Amino acid sequence: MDSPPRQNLGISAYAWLKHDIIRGVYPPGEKLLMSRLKERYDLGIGPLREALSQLVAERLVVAISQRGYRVASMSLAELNDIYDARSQLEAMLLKLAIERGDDSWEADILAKAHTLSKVVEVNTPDEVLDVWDTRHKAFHTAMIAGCGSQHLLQVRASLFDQAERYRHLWLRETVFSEQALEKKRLEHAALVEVVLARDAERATEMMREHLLTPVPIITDVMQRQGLL
Amino acid sequence: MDSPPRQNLGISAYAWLKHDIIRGVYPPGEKLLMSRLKERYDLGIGPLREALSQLVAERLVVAISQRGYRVASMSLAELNDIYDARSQLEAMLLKLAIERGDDSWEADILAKAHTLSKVVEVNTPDEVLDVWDTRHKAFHTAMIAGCGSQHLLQVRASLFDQAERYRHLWLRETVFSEQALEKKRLEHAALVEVVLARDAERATEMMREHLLTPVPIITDVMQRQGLL
DNA sequence: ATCGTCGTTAATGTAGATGTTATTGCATAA
DNA sequence: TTATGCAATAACATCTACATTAACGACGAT
Repeated sequence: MDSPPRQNLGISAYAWLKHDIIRGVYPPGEKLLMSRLKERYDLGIGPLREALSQLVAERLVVAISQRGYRVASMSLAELNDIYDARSQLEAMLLKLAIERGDDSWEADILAKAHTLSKVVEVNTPDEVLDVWDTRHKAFHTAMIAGCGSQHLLQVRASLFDQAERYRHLWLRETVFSEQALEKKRLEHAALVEVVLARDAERATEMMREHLLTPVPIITDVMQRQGLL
Repeated sequence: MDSPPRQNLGISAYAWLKHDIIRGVYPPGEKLLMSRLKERYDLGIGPLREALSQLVAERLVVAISQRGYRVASMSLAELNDIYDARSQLEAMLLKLAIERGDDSWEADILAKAHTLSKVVEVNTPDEVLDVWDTRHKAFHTAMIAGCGSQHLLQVRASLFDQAERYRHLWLRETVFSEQALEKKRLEHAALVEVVLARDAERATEMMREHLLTPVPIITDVMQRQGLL
């Protein structure tokens, strides 16, 4: 048996750091001490710098010459800008998907919508959160996958990553509230309906609204937690 | 007098590599030998790996574990996908700019359009190319700057960078042909007119078409040069 | 021809040297 | 006493040189 073809440490450092930044292990604006990271991940400085460079390109980390790296800050202004950008972009992708999507695209939407609606209590609450989030992402991705452009999907993914820290605040408020979940279920069902009916006009409008609903909730959480 | 606040070598390595890749100094798919890069830029391996990691995140370079880095390949399929993505995205940004833009946005469009139309023979043909390209970019950026979203602009810039190698092939065909330049002048003037008239419908349609005009030309160049 | 072995080349990782920034303590002035 | 400047020191980021390990290529055997 082959041992898994060993990938270089920079790549795994990247994955770990990104994971931890998104989950809020390091608060926004925190300095990322090389010595600390070295210890925490048991890696050398070289691979860490590689990983951090990639995260700089993705705007999750900022580098200041001769003064190391910091976690990118968060703000209400950025929250609003990211969600505005995301809702506009996603609406456009949906319009394209409705124009260009084929039968298997439609089928996949139904499949993913079904899977999402069937999330039941698994084990720990945290596991519910993970499962619901994974399926929720898969559902939304399926909706716009029909747009047919790798590069548009890639650009969307990049915005998504930047939104991830904000999204995570919203998730904890939503997944643990049966009422909020039910509301989402209805919105999703309504979206599926108009999308399959290929009503681009209404679908894009609904998508924009759907994507903006977390903003007030996240604003609230941020103010409560004083993450400003 | 302060010496310029010394920035770390990784950052300048990044700038040089990006510049050279976009200009075609390294052909698509070429292996980027550390030893060669080290010699060419007179830098150590550490900073180079940092720079390459960033370029991987920007998709100009691909990394293969244990086998180093290569320049991202180019293909007709990618050409079409990138230009499709760009034209759709730019059209959307233009629509937003028309909805949201203020007076200074309008003024800036006129200013940049004027500057662009006044490119005269400067010195070498290569200098004409640089000047025209710079002003052309500034003009298009001014048009969509009114959209008001930093993140949408950033996402656009990222697609732009990925298109840059293809665009460069087109530039050389266009800038040195008085006929082609004149055609662009007319298209730009027409765009300015409908944008200032805030006719979103026609403006987005014209922008999409305008952005796709290079595709057949680039296709042609790529086939002639056998860059496939 | 195909497979395996060995030597070469190159990528990767680490440790230590170097230079830069931040901090601390102390002296001096308001 | 409180504030301000300065110097010494500590902490840190950054870079390079070397050690390690994996991929590549040539050559020979089956």
